[in-house]
Amino acid sequence: MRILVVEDDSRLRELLTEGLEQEGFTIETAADGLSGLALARSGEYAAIVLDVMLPGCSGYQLCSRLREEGDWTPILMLTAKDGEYDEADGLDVGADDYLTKPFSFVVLIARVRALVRRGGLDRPEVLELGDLRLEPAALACARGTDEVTLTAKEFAVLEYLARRAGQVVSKSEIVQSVWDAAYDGGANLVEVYIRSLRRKIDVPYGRRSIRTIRGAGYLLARDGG
Amino acid sequence: MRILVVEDDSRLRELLTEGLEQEGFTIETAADGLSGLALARSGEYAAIVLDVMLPGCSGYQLCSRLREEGDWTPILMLTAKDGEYDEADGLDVGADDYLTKPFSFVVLIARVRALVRRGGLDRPEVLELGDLRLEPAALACARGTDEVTLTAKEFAVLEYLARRAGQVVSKSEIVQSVWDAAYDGGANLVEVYIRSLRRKIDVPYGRRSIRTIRGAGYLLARDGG
DNA sequence: TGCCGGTTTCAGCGGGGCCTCAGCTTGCCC
DNA sequence: GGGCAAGCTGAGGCCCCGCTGAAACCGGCA
Repeated sequence: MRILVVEDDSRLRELLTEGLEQEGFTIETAADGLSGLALARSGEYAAIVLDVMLPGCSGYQLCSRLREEGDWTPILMLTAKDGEYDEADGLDVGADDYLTKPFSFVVLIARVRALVRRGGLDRPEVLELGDLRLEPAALACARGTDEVTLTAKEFAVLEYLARRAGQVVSKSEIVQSVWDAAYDGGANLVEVYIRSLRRKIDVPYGRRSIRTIRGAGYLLARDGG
Repeated sequence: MRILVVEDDSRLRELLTEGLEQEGFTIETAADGLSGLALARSGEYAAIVLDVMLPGCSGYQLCSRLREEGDWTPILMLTAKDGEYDEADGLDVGADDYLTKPFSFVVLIARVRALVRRGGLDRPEVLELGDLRLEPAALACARGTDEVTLTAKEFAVLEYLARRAGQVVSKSEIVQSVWDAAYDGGANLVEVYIRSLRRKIDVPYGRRSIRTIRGAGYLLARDGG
């Protein structure tokens, strides 16, 4: 049972390490966001305890990055603020649970145990970008209240764009992720699918949610257009 | 999706009811522990939101009692104290999650949703999707008031679809779950059974509850069509 | 042994969607 | 403004996926 602790405060870090080790877990630690991300990527952990405030790369960023990459290791977020939306933000970003500092150690242990037991639960099953909704499990897509029917490939392309909404995604990235690795048919295919998608989710609604960045790729607006 | 709210503070109770109803849940409430326990025993709920401090019978007692009786309905505990042992106690006693007052509504909704999602997988004795009823123990199936007789394999396929209603299920998943892992006869078998099922539960009723998602698999409508 | 219901296999077919291609438009750089 | 490359577009063919009816297989039972 390996657990990754990402925490910049060295005192707290050692406290966590010690306590969790006493519970029988094996602990690895990182003191900043980037090395935390690197460790999380390289290793298999039963859970990750993650501070929100981190040098290099915030806990939010780290978490959402992992989720984008398809890593659903259970994450327990530690947040110093107690504003009410922070917590929801944490959950939105793909954390499975959160704890507000200062927290009790007993509670932390209980939460970690619970997370490990259920083994990572919450892959968010709907992606929402403004009024654009994607439900990967059902291959369902909706703009506002209208159901939009997409084919399997169309959906795959759109989902990939959605998971990286707000970022420019190159055609070759799309090809590699949606088609067989050994596909060489050329980038036109992507253009064709983009067109088909625009016809279904943009044109009828007067939107321009999929922008093309010449020479770079495509970008799906974070707010769905 | 019925949810039971057990809370003695009438203001909070109404607040919870209202909010959860807006999320599409059907709510029933109890103001004290004993009537809460009675309701929980009598009804089928997707989840229970349970205050710890209750007249008559504390939330802890209610929870552990239910668990003893073999009722594993997901429970979200609300605790007013922030003493450090309360929360851990709640988890130990068999609650699935807890929340410390005062809590944010956004968070509560997220938690309840997560609980409901998970809880559905457990082992409901009867599966109901709209007017489609499945009783795994009896291998019985009904559409509305009509009994529909299914063979063992037909039932197994339908049950698997039903447990994952609203999601796309691939043929190979169905094969792996219904037939021996070492079966290789090809996916056509599934098609044959799907056809047979459609003939029995859809065609006579003019429904289309089992949709085929070309290139992905099949999807049983969450509302039974 | 022969019937019977359930299960599995098989082959034909019809269509949907995946992919290609060629021509056109747009944006960028000299 | 001219020229070039990147991207857009419409149409079309082909292939594979899923559908279907029928027949073979298989075990239980009279």
